[in-house]
Amino acid sequence: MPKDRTPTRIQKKNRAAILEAALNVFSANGFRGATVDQIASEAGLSKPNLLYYFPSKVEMHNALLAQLMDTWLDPLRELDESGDPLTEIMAYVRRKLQMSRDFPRESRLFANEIVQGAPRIHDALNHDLKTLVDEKTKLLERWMDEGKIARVHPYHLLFSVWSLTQHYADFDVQVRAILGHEDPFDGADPFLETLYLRLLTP
Amino acid sequence: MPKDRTPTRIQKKNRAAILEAALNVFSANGFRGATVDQIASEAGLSKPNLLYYFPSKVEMHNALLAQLMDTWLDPLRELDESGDPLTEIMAYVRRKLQMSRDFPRESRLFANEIVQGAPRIHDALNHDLKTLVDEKTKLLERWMDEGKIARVHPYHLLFSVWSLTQHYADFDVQVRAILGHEDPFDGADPFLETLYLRLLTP
DNA sequence: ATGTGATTTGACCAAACGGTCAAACTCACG
DNA sequence: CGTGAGTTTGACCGTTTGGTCAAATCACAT
Repeated sequence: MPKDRTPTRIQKKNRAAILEAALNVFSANGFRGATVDQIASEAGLSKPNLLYYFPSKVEMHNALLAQLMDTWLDPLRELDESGDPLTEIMAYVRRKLQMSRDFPRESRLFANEIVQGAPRIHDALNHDLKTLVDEKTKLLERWMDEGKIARVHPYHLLFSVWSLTQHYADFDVQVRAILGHEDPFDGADPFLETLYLRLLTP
Repeated sequence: MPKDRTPTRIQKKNRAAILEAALNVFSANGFRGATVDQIASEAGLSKPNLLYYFPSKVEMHNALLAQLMDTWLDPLRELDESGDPLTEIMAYVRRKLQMSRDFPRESRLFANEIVQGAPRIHDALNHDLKTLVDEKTKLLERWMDEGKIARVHPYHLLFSVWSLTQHYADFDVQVRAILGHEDPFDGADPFLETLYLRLLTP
């Protein structure tokens, strides 16, 4: 790779194509299950050409995870303390569900990583995630104190949102095996709406 | 391997040790991420010795999955139509949560498989699971018709139980990164109790 | 058009991997 | 204790995999 000057037109195009291909392959096979040849072929490049843009397989994976971590926490970041508590939480749930629908590969990339003990993002979990979660649970507790929403364990409330929404991306095959041709999200949306309304209405 | 006569003392011991080791390694690294050497060393056997008991890596994996599928569906099988609806469902949730606590490796083995598209258990999902689920959702719908529990989408109700409970096994690292030293299940149990009570009380 | 840096690739390598095999060892039982 | 079946292993093999490298090709500013 050339020096770190501003990327050329070709660099931009190829880097994007590689990350797109890598996301496909990593999310479908996990890190160890993915091969560089597979990514190269999916990106329409030769293997040495791939490694010209990313020095190693790990670097591609890291690039994806780093990029993901940010966007993954966005829905929670947007939880607004000045809004109506119940509305805010319902909107958060809807955003997370939307992410499972729009970015299932990203969700599975993340799931693969966590299920296997998060060897590569342990630090991000213990710092970035932990910090954000602690900030937002404080807000949730304040809302509970003020009687705006029902009192439940705030950490577990967040866990429930994550698991209920990501399930539709991560366990997609299973969900579809049960539902047949019915669109999972058609049913998920009103179900989660009902669930959180009943759980959190004071 | 000798003929399929009744297994000897040594065969029983080693087969068990191998499956135990394989469960450790497969659940922590996925199928492709696991190596035969790793399983052998964890089982305290040489690699050729391993392959004396199981003809291939795939066979070990299959043996684990087959054994798992059965026990995995047990909690749902026990849902009893003659019991009190709400009590039955709450007991089901508790059984599933207990499985996440007692058999987290099995849960992660399953999760690894599903996240990656369930290439090896597609059939079991579409038949065994689908059949059982359809039977039990009929029961749930009857309970809803009779006004014994609130009306929600029965499939999504089951999805919610699976995701909320298995999350504590599959996303263990993340959960513990947030909770610190607090035992996840101490909070999960009352949280899920509350959640399903509020969701399903008519 | 030409020179320079950016890009691409065929050929190649060492390590890791799943699996084999013949020979050696161990065990249970008459 | 002898024997045959059951068990264990060191050495080995072919393939796959991540990664390298020198040489060839391309893009573009002058």
